[in-house]
Amino acid sequence: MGATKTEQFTDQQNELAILTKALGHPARIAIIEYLLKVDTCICGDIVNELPLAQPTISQHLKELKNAGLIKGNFEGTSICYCINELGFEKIKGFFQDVEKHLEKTKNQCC
Amino acid sequence: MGATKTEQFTDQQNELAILTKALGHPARIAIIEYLLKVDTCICGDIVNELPLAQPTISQHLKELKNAGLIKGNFEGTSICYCINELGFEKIKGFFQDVEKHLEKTKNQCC
DNA sequence: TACATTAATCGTAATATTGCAATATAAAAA
DNA sequence: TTTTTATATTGCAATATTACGATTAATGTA
Repeated sequence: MGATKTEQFTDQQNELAILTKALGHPARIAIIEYLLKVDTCICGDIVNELPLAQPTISQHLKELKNAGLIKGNFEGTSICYCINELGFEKIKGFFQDVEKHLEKTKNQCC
Repeated sequence: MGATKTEQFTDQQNELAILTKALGHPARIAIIEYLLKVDTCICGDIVNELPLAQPTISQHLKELKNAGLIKGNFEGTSICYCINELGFEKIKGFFQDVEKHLEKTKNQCC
């Protein structure tokens, strides 16, 4: 044991979990926030911006990329990262559902 | 090493990461979806609904509760769980920010 | 009181994540 | 070609997470 029982859940549930899990680390939140702030796409500046070593940042970027939350483009020597709207769209869908349900059933217990 | 360097990030970043991390597991997504579906609050039914043992469910519920995404109330013998809107409000705020930024700066790279 | 029911906790094995030094790779600059 | 710059990969130690059997705690019922 110790591994998530992925096969027991729906694809939709697993996909959503992958997206939210990727956001479940302050460094990765910080990366997303930074990418949003610097309108123009950024590359290794993230390493200067965050209090983590370069390999650690690289790893976090990889996870965000794998989850589909950011995209990376080769731009000469460096790589240009930016938000991948697709990933955020998917999460948004879930939260809209939550919103809808909550409006209908105004917290009937607790 | 192996522990997240929480102290290096802002409270807001850490709080958000705690919330998204709590959603970063298919079982916990499934629990939230179930709580949304059965308008009325539910207790041990979750154990029957999900393909995981009772202690495992109990653990997941605890994490969701600690993160502030669900609430639990004693209701006689059993405990009545339901969505905690507060947690979802906080996440919503973040995604609205993302939305806003993306509208302004229509994916200029990648 | 004794017994059932419901859910939390403990202990532990298996596995995953986090972080970084060292190293590798790849492209531009000298 | 050599050097520099930018980023990825490897390997590993420290720590966290996931899952569950066994047990416990607490309340309701016979």
